[in-house]
Amino acid sequence: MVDADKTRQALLEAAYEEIYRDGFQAASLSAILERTGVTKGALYHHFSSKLELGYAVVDEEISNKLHQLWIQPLQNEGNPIDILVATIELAGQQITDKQLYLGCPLNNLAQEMSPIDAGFRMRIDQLYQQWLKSIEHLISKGQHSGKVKTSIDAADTALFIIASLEGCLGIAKNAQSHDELERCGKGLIGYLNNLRAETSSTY
Amino acid sequence: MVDADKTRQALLEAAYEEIYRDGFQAASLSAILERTGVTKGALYHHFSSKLELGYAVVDEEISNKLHQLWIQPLQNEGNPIDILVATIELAGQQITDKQLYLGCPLNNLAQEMSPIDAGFRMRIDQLYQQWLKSIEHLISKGQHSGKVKTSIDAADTALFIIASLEGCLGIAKNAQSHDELERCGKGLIGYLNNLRAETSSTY
DNA sequence: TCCCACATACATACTGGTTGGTATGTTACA
DNA sequence: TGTAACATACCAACCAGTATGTATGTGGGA
Repeated sequence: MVDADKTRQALLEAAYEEIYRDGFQAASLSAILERTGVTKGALYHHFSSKLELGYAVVDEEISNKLHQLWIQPLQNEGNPIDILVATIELAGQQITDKQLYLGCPLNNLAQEMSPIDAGFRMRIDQLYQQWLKSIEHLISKGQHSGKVKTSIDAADTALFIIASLEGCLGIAKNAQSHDELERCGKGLIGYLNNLRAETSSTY
Repeated sequence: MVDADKTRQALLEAAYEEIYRDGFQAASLSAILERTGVTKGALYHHFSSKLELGYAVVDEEISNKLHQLWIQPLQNEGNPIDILVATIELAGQQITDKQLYLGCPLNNLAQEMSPIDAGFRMRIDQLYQQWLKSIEHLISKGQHSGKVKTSIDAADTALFIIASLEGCLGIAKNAQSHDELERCGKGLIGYLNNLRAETSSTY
C-alpha cells in the first residue's frame, strides 16, 4: 500500500470512529485531522467534501464490518436456525462495552441521516438489502430442506429478524446494560426457535 | 394559560419539532426562535441552556406523546394480547408519512444522545421503564387470567416487544416504506399471537 | 387609593469559538 | 515538466451563550 492509500485509509478509519461516537452531523473534521495527524489539504485531496467522506465510510468501513460480522457467518453449512442463533450469540459474546454503549454503526447512521440526506439513505438501504437477502436466502434454504416452517414468508421473516436485532441493540445501548442485551436477545432466539419445522416425532 | 406559559409551551413544541427532524445536537436555537417568533432573551429566560431545553422536551413533550399513544391504550380491559395487537395496529394505521420518515422521537434521541449525555440517557431510560412496566404488568395479568403462556418471563417479553417495535419503526424509517412497516409489524404480531396460552380445544 | 419597589418576561446587540470549505503554496516523484 | 500528494493560512457562516436594556405588571406600605 502506497502512502496515499495509507492516508486515505487512516482518514476513513478515524472518520468511522468519530461518526460512530458523535454521529455524522456532529462529527468534526478537525477531530478527524487531529486523530490522524493528517492536514486539511490532504483530507480535501482525497475527499471532495465531508458528505463524500461520510459516504465512503458507509461504502467501505461499515460495509466491510457488516459482511464480516453478520453476513459471512450465514454462509456456513448446517441448520439455518442453528446458524442464525449461533451468529447472534457469537456477536453478543464478542461485544465490548464501547460497542454496547455506541450501538450498531449502521443503525446509528440510518436513524440520524435517512430523513435528511438521500445519499446516506440509499447507501444504508443497500447494505440492509444485502443483509436481508442473505437471511432470506438462508430461511428459504431451510424451508426447502424441511428445517424451517413453510407457513412463514422468508422475506418478511428476515425483515423482522433484522428489525428485532437492531431493536435489541438499541434498547441495550440506552440502558447501557449487557444484561438487558442478553435478555432481549433471548426473546429473539426464542422467536427463531419457533421458526423450526415441527419434527416428525410430533406425528 | 398566561402569556409566559404560552411562550414556554411554544418553545417546547418548536424545539420538539426541530429535535425530531435534525436530532438534538444539530437542532438550531435560531431555527426554534424563528419558528416561534420568540427572541433569544425569552428563550434563555425560560431555559438556562440548550441542554435544559432538550431535557424539558423529553420530560414533557415526548413523555406525553408516549403515554397517549402507547401506554394509556394498554389500560383497557380485555385479552392482553388482543390489546397489544390492537394498540400496535392502531398506531400503525395512524402513522403519517412524516412520522414514518422521522421515526420514533424517543428512540431517535436515545440512539443519538445516550452515549454522550447521561442526563438525556437517564430521562429516556425513565420513559422506557414506564413503558416496560405497563407491558410487563399487562402480560402478568394475562398469565394469571390464563390468557398468556406461563412459560415466558413477563419482563423479558416486554423488553423484546418494545425492542422489536422500535426496530420495526427504525427499519421502515430508513426504507421510507409503509409496506415494510406493515410487513415488519406482521412479524411482531405473529410473535405476540404465539404468546397466547393454548386453548382447551387442543386437548 | 395612590405610589414606589421589585420581579417577571421579555428584546437587542454582541462575543468568542467552531464549523466546513477554499486559495495558495510546496514537495517529491515519474 | 508536469502532476499527485500534500501543507498552511485564511474565510464567511453559524453556533450557543451573555450582557444589557426595557416594558409590564404586582404586592405592600402610607
